[in-house]
Amino acid sequence: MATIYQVSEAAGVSLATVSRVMNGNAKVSERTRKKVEDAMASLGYQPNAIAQSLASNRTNSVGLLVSELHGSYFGDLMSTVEHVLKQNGKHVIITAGHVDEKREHEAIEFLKSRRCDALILHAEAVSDDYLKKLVDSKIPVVVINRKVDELDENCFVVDNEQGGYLATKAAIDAGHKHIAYISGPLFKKDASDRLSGHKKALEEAGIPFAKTSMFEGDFHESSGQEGMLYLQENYPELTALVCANDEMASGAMTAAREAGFDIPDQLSIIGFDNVLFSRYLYPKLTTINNPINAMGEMA
Amino acid sequence: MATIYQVSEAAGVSLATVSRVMNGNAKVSERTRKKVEDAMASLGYQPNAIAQSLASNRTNSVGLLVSELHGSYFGDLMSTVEHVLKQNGKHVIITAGHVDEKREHEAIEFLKSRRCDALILHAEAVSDDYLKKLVDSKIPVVVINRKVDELDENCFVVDNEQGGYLATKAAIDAGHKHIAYISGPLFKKDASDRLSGHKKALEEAGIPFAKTSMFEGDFHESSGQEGMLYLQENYPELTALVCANDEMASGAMTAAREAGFDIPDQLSIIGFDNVLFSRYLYPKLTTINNPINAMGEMA
DNA sequence: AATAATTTTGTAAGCGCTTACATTGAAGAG
DNA sequence: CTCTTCAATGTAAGCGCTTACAAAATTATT
Repeated sequence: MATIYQVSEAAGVSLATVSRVMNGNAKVSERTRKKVEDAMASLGYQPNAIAQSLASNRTNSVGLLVSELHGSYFGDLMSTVEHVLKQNGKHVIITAGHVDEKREHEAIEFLKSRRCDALILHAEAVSDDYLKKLVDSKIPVVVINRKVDELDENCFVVDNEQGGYLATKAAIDAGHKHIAYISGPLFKKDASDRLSGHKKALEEAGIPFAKTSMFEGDFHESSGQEGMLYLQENYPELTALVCANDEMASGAMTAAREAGFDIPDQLSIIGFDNVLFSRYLYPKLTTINNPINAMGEMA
Repeated sequence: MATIYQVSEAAGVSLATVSRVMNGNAKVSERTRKKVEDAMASLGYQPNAIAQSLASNRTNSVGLLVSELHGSYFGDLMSTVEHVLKQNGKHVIITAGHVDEKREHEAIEFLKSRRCDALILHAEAVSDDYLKKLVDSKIPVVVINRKVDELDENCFVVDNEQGGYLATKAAIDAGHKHIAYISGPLFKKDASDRLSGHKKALEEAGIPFAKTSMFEGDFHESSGQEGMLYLQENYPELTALVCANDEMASGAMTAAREAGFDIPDQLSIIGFDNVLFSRYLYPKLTTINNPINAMGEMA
């Protein structure tokens, strides 16, 4: 693999000049630029990004932490982030935290050790304190989908309460009186915010909130199924079900159908996120859009 | 950010000793190891991966090229590859080629410039020659889902012909006589192989293959819908439909349902890939499993 | 034509590490 | 008590690049 030194030799110029041609910042005369470019071409020269980074203290890379590498939500997020960065001549280094404090921590430390110029974190498990330290350490950090006190400027969140409110409002507006809810794990801020929105909508409509009308799931499909079973048992009068994400809505849909419900005639189901796969569901799931792409772009 | 030099100073040893403690290869006495570790801890030292790579000419990273960052197929692939590499103390750098020759080429060159220790490529657009050159250039390369002559050892493929055969065979075994097919874009090897399998199964069963019984799609959902419309028109007697992937099967399912078909009673649909989202479809899609995880692991 | 101002190029010192080789010192052999 | 041996540590030369700063070449000014 050719190095800058060989190029400089072939072109009959100094190392510095070759570097200048590569980076196109300083001025180089047309003639020498040509010579250097020819030399690079004939040697098949390819800059060593590692060496460049070390010398310049810039990696042109942004670290992205997601919870999982599969799944519609993160797929959309990664795609968007990659696309925007590429347009700007940067690239993304992706790691997965798997919603586990230790692994998330490791993943972030890994990104730091790779000297990413900035970090975009969908961090769910790591502590607020840790994130604050990160921000203090001068490395540019953006946190997605999580609000950390004192870090407002670095956080991009959707108004989950408003979303939960809208979802339930839609059911109310459709005339439903018995609206059940399957929430996400309530230790997560987004899950509890969505639940608050749900309660608020109920209250506004004068519908009392009953503990039995709700089930706490874990955002995965299977807990949607469990939730449906639980609710059938404990809140048989339900005619509408609001779920805190599309995965659980899908699970609930399956369980309901297996139990012989006609959807959407006997039971309306409303989801949250509007992830790609919800297009594949039948009947099409009513869902609250979560502007993942917009967040990705802004981040 | 502390450097190895500061650690060595704090611990009262030389650079080399600190490096040895970090890498744990050469022998270091218990006492000095302890001193160094304490110094590292109190300084919050974190090795600079960039510098390590430059000096050692090893990056501990494997480059992964996928066509897209979203979608079930690649989600599964990325997850698997990441998981296996992480278990081995390596990490993955992911890039997307978007099935475009230029972008795929750029993505691979990018991975090379990052000096990945090895490459795993799901390369669809780039030429055979280019891949051969890559292999010749001494960098370990694995090609997924594509067979390149003279590069057998580097290629991991599924037997697409066999898959197409099995899918159609399933329909035949279920008693169907009028089996339509929606293929992928036939310039892609996997698509044409699956079609060959389809034809072979038909032939074996003594069913003639009619041009009108097939539609060439592009592996995306919308072409499944188009295909369904086309087939209804041109091959109205169909009772079973085999699709070259699950996305198109899903699209066809939607279109069929909209046209008033009862699925699966009036029309059986069979997919290919068994990607995650096919679990969400209703009724559950019959599909040929594509061992993405196994391929990812082996690669 | 001589000097100043400006542009272009070269020199060399790192960036933070790894690693071959040299040095030290303690233990074992005689 | 000296001579080996060998494990533990240190020295220093890079890895391939960037970038101050210095030097040289070019152009403008008088």
